Amino acid sequence: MGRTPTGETRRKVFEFVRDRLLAGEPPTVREVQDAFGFRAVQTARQHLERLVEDGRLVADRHKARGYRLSGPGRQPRTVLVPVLGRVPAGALEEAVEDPDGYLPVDVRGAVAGDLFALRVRGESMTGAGILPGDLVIVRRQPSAENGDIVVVLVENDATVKTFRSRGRRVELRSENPAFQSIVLDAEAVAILGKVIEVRRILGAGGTAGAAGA
Amino acid sequence: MGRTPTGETRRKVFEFVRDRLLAGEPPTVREVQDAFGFRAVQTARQHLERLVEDGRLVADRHKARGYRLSGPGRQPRTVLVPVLGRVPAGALEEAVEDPDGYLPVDVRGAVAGDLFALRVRGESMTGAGILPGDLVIVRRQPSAENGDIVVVLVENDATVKTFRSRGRRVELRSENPAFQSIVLDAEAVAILGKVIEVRRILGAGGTAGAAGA
DNA sequence: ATTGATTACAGACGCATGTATGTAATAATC
DNA sequence: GATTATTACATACATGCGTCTGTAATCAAT
Repeated sequence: MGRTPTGETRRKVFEFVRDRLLAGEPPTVREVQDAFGFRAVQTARQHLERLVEDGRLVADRHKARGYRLSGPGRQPRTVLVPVLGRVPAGALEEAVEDPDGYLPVDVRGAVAGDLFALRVRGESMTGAGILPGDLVIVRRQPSAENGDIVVVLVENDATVKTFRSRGRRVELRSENPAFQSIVLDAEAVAILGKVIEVRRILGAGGTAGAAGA
Repeated sequence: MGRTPTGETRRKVFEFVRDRLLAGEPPTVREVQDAFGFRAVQTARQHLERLVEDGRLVADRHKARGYRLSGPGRQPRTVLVPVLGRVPAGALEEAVEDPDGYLPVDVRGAVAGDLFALRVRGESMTGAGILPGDLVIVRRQPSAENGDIVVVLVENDATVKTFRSRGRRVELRSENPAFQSIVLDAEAVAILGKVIEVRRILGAGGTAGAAGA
């Protein structure tokens, strides 16, 4: 019957939908209806449609829970990336099958299946702001460019180093004066991928890292 | 009519569902059906139900797209956290309304609405492995414990410091010998929250940071 | 060969959910 | 006060989607 001041309810509808979307739980039209006590579905729908017209939301037509954020600061495309415990001698595929947990990552154009995460052991990269226990998110690729921080297999163990090409050889540099760099034949270096992100969880009381048991 | 070797198809169904879940797009029963070319919905459903019985999936009964991962390494609860551009004089609420973008974060028990992210300016925390341009994820809270890395308002600007209580006063320490620490009256310190995570995006060619334009 | 478990198919039911049509009441504008 | 846009309601429809019942084909074990 009645009505609320102009634009007021619509703003609240947007905030409701936005919060639900940011929480990863897109609402149905009827959930919006219920949340605001509308007595008709159409009322909720009209607000949603207006928000689409105004460019504040985008609608995936005829799909359940099909409303998404749009415009600046829109939702990044998020995937869950497996945190690998160990990578024994290049058995990446098997390690992905049994992860320690998952990290939500904005894919940023990468192919989702090409991403994985590792926990850093040792202090060899502290100079680059990578501390022991940090998580590195890696995009699988067989080569690298100078200055890239890469994950390589050295003596059957995955290690994080800075990559630098030296003619026919490559230098795997530790970003810590106390550690030695390694120089190897280009063919002898097995690059697993490039580090595209570094994370450190400072959970209260050492809630160290990824989810899962 | 026919059938495939025992367990083979079920494994593939699990991998399909798992990949869809990790991509944040839980499939419907019929999408599973189509993906495998089953000519009956029930075939897909039987596989899904068996995966639930085996404890590999959990089902949110009678809900559309209701299958989730279970067991060790299950899906973390992910929310999108706003990246704040500036925080002028404690106007946190307004800053959240117009973010620079969003970061996917595992809430890990925190309240989703209490989280936000900031980009670090300056080198005052390099000793703690926090470099300029890094993103810090902050849980809003008005107090802190010794050793916590916090975000505080100092002279109308949000800054990252290490918190330490000194009787009636608090020390806001810079983790860099080149910077001075600040000592203030406890009442004069406006704590915005505690840093619970640090991130550094090493995007190829300086794709610096959060999504959105 | 018989039995039982597994895999696949066929068709249908019921609720959830996006959408459409039409109407009434209120606020804003002139 | 008359007009118009906005807000809200009532009802209905079509499709999406999880679920149910029943049947057939294939494989493994006895």
